[in-house]
This record gives sequence, C-alpha cells and structure tokens, in this order.
Amino acid sequence: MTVVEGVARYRPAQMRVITAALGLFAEHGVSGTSLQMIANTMGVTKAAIYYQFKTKEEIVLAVADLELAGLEAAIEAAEAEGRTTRAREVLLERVVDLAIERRHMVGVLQTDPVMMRFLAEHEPFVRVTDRLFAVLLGDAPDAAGWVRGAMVSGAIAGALAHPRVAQLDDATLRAHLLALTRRVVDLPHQTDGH
Amino acid sequence: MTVVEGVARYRPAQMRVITAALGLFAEHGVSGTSLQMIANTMGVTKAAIYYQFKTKEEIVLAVADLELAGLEAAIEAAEAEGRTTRAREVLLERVVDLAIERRHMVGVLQTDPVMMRFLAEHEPFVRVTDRLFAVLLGDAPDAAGWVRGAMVSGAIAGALAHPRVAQLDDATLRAHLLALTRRVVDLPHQTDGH
DNA sequence: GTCTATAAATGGATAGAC
DNA sequence: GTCTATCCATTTATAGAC
Repeated sequence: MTVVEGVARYRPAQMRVITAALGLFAEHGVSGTSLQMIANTMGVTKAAIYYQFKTKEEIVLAVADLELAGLEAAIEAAEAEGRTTRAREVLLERVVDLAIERRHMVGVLQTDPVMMRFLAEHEPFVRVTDRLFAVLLGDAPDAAGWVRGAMVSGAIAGALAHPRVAQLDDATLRAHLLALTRRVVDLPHQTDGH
Repeated sequence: MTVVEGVARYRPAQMRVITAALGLFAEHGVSGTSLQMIANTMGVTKAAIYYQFKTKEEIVLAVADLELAGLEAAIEAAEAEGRTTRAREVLLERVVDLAIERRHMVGVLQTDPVMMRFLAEHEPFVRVTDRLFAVLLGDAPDAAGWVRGAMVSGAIAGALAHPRVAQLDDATLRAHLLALTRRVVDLPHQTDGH
C-alpha cells in the first residue's frame, strides 16, 4: 500500500525514472537536479521522461511516495505490537535498518528543502509522520516528545550524511545508531536480536 | 576571525547580500535560490549584486563562512577550558544557543546538498568540524565517537527543522535540546546556569 | 553602487514522427 | 516508449551608461 491514495503501483518504466531521480536528488538536491540530468543518467531524452510523468513535481511526489512506503511498513509492524515498549523497540530497529539499507539516499527525505515542503504540505505524508511519532512517543506527545522525535529522525539522517560515518560498515553503524537513539527515546540498553 | 584565510571582513553592501541570501537559502535551498530572487528581496537588480560578488558561488562561500564564524567562537570558548568535561559542557551549551539564535536558518548549513558539498570540499570548513568534534569527543574519535558527533549535529538541525518544534519558545526548546544532546555525548544531567 | 540592456545557456514543457 | 525539434521562461553573467 502506498501513501498516496488511488496510486497503487508504478510502471517499470516509471520505476527507472524514480530510481535515477532518487540518486541524483541525493547528490544534487531536488532543485539542483534537472530533467536533462535524469535523462542523461538513464540514457534517454527528456521527452521520454515526460511520457512517464507529466511534470517534474510528479517525479518528486513519486520519489517521496516510494521512500515513505518503507517507513509505513515499519510503522505497521510496530503497531501490531500495540502501544507497548516492545512496539517502540520494533519501530526503532526497523527504522534504523531501513536507514542503513538506504544509507546515501536517506538524506533526500529529510535534508532537501523541496522535499521538506512536500512532506509538510501533502497530508498523506504528514499522517505517516504522525503515526510514527505516536508509536514512538505515545498518542499525544508533549513538547519534550516532539523534540525527542524530531531529534531522533534528524540524528539518524545526520549520522548517515556525515562523510566519516559513511566509511563504517553496516553492522557497526547499526549498533551505534541503535544504542544512541535508544538513549534519546528512553529505551533500555540491550543487545539486539540479530 | 573568519574561516577563509585572507578574507578578513565583508563590506556593508556585501553583508546585505549575504543576509538576503541566507534567508532565501533556508527557505528554498541554494539551488532553488536565483540571483533574481536575492535581488528582488533586496530591492535592487542582479547587476548590483554582481558588483559585490563575482559569482553565485562566492555568495554561497560567504554565507557558509559567516555561519561557521559563530561556531568557531564557540569552539574557542570551549578550548579555553582545556580538554575537560567542563569544556564539552561549554561547547554544547554554546552550540545549542547558537542554533536557537538562528532557528530557521540552521538547516541551511547541514540540510542543503550544495552546502554540504561546500563544507566537505573546502578544507577550512572541514577543520572547523574536526576541532568541534575533538573538543566534544576527544582528539582521536573512534567509530562510536564519529557517530555520536554526527548524530548530535543532525539531531539539533533535525529538531529545529521540524514544524511542530518550531512552535516552541526559545527557553523550552533550549532546555529539551540540551537535555537530550547531553545524553548522546555522555554528559551528566544538570540544571544549566541561565 | 546601481541601473538598463543583452548575451549565451539551460530550465521545464509540448507537438508530432517513428 | 522513445525520438527530434521547438517554444518560452528563466538562469548566470557581462558591458557600459549614470
């Protein structure tokens, strides 16, 4: 299930555009990426891209949609545990795993000004964030809660964006990331189940 | 003392460009900000800006330079305390204060892809980050140290970028930000001196 | 220091052939 | 689904008047 209602799946040709766009967005930002750059990366012309997406905005939407789909799955897995400490542990682990899986791409969602606008202005995206925070912090987060949540997501993105951290292997990074985010959200230290 | 060697100070007319650019960079990103937009904000023409800076890149450089000047001052204040726990407390407090002072602008440095490149590629900027991390984590940070440092800076930037956190007043935000970053860098809880 | 005017390139987007 | 060709707006940047 995707975030945007009515849009069930993307065609293969569209997926190729989305993949190319995601990589370029991560490197140059949304505004810094032209359709020409995407076309060159794919080895096609601009017009071929316009056959898949009517506007550049639609490409940005699709990229955000696909990126958040992973987050949604993590939230649903956590919600299946109810509103327990275990649910928060599951969520944190899956979010960290997701971030590591992506690594160099994670920044796109939370570091690009254009993406930030998208996530803030389109209701479906806001709902995902709210659900995530609800599991992590309880149903009606107070000021401290919002700061906590925002810091956790920022911390993960910030860590992965740092060049020195980029050199660490997945397992090491995962362990440190989990240990430190647990501190912020008040989860007890523990050796994880992997 | 500024970050870039040989560049001592900016002329008043240059400062007006830098101020206008900073605001627009924060809102639209560097790539999303054109010289025309800067000129409109200032109420002048593009040519007037080119009289102050030869290229757009020079404007980006100046903005980064000025933003990091504040960080440098914080680092120097902390270094005056030696490599003590007290030094790390001073640094964390001043960095948080600096972030809150800026609030909506903080993102520019750490969230914009173009800015990130600048900070990573220009040696003077890298040196500032390294000095900051050295005070916060010790002279030769290990893997865990780098993750810690990157998470702290990401957490601060992430928190300030979040719309729900943006509504909090300075004092509340400062308290939460300090309390949670202290957890990450292993500083004891304490009521601060303000 | 700021203006008008303009050059040269690139951006998003469309029409129509294959 | 992809191509060539084209339109129009906007971009960075410069020249030269005031």
